Amino acid sequence: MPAQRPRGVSIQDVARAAGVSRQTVSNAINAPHKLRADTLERVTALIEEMGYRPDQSARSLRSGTRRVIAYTTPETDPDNPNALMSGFLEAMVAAAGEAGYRILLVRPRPGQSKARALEDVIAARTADAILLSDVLEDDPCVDYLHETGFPFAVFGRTRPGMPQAWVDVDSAQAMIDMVGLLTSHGHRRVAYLGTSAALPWLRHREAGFRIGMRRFGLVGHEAFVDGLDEVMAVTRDLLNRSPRPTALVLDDDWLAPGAYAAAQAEGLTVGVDLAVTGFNDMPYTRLLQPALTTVRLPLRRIADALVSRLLQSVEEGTPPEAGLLLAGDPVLRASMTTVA
Amino acid sequence: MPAQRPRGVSIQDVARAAGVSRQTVSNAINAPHKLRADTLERVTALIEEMGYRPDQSARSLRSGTRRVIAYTTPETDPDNPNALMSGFLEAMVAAAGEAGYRILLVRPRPGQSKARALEDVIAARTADAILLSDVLEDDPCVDYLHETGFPFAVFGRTRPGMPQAWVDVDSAQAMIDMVGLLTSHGHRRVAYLGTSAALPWLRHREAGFRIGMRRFGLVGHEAFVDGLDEVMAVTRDLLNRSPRPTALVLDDDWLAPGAYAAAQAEGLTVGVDLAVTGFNDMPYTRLLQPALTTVRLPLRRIADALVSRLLQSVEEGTPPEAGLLLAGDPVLRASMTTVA
DNA sequence: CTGAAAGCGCTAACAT
DNA sequence: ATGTTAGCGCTTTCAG
Repeated sequence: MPAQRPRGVSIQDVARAAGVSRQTVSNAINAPHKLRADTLERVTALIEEMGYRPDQSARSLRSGTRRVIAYTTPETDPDNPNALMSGFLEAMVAAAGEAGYRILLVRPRPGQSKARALEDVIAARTADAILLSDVLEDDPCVDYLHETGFPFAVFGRTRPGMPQAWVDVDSAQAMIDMVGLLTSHGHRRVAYLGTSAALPWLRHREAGFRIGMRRFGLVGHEAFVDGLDEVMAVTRDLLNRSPRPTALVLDDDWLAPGAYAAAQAEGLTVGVDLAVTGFNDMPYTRLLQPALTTVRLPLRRIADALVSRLLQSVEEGTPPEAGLLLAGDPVLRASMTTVA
Repeated sequence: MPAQRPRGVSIQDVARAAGVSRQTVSNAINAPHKLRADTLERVTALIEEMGYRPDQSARSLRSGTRRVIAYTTPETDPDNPNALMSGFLEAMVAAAGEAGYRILLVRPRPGQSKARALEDVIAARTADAILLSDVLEDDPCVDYLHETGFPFAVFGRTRPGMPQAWVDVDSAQAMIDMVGLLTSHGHRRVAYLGTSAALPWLRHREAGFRIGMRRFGLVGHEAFVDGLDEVMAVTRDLLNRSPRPTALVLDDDWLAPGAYAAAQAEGLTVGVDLAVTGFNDMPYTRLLQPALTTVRLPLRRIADALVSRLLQSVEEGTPPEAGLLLAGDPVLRASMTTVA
């Protein structure tokens, strides 16, 4: 039996102390312009002095708004932990916080589907809006949220026919830009090392690479790995194809340490004989020797856009009409080389 | 003016449909044993069918319990992002979820102190308990929470005189074990590369290293870096002291890429001529070539212990009497070497 | 085992 | 500009 925590100071207490009605105290907080300056000052001082804060539950019950965004954290694959999550969450907490919202982490109970967990959140009125990330093309959560009409937004993309309440990185364009960057450093023979998982963002990167190669008239091969164990062998093979590449484009920073080792095994020095580029700008890319040239995701701008879309849905009831594609920034570091 | 979201099905609706009182529906959810089997079944089926979930705000208002743990996310230093956070949070979300609680991320507003943010959480009754991490010796938040008597727990340690509501890794013992592991692999000359920041957990690791060295009768030097730029130079210097070390112990995985490069610059091959060990088992340590031997933190056990302490405080009103030190697990990987 | 009554703390709507 | 009234949806208390 949970011991009932002693309740603190209520709006009634403040009202009595100030000699006004409860409503006036409420107004001092929610609609200060409705009070005379002197009353406002007196009440505000008392609120501060007594440490009064409106009870969140009572307020939510009455007003129907919770000031909470639920985020269904993707299950972390222990073999490829989404280190990105910490940066994205960080940005979301900051962006939501500035708008007066907090992030509630929601995880489906064991055996429960993600959609079912969302149903709980909606039915129990736990949050005002829902944030999704790492969604696949046909994610049932998106369909479900679409049906209910509950405010939501997605970091990623949703397919046509679904609400376009999404924000994503223009991965293809970022890859094109990366190929352009290599071109401007004199590279002509560029290899691509990708991950074979069928994730949409990986396919966007691959498509961007191909477009870039064609546009800039470069030549090269592509190879894909299924697990990190394969990285060494596949990379070495790739480096030995002809024409021998002067640059190696990775579809994810995770491949970098293995690629570096493979280059070394081939007698190449990254940053001197071979350029290597990554994607994501994971924290550790700056630590690698040489530091990795990669694509930084504009996490804070993504978070701001997501929050603004979420709040638009909540406050105006109308979901955004189109998705938003934000540019990734190539970050030039020592793993880049210049070819004469 | 936030559009008021249409309210869903209430307990009243279910009660009417089932031909029972609201109380009976409430009992079906909160105290099923109080109902006759057939009534329970009928009501439960209706609850499921109508998609009824108790309104969280109403329930919280009435019962005084929120089923939420507030976690004040430490500000992430962009120069040394706490990649650990994602793993810890992951564990906390899972552990809390199994106990029926969710994690609410609370960040102080700009210009607001952390203690003040906690005051808001407590006064507004936003959460049942508060979780802190990355606390320093004299963190004012701990003093504040101590004063208020609000249930809280700390990942880290609090000083004597404060409630011992903490769980931490026994960093010193883990370092002793690591030195033991090196000893059992034949190492006698071991160097230590640490970070000079005055963080308690770093000092515990350092102390453990010294104890281990003395206990196992090893010899070696220590050196400290202030920023990641210094890693290369300081490590090279350390590797050149006499007696020349056969193993290098790092106080954090972050130092590993730089240390590897320094070793290579000295003509040493990690995993062959030189053993290197880290601390934390960050995700990328498995990717390094060779994979890093390091100390894995028992994040899930830490999270379980924190949740159980938190809930004890909430439900029984009595904070834990002593802190809990959990062993870290040395993880043997290819960066270890055997000395004849 | 089930039902009726009361009220948690707050704010919207209306009255003054 | 301030006060009054009513009720959000639920669970606790007490009666049957």
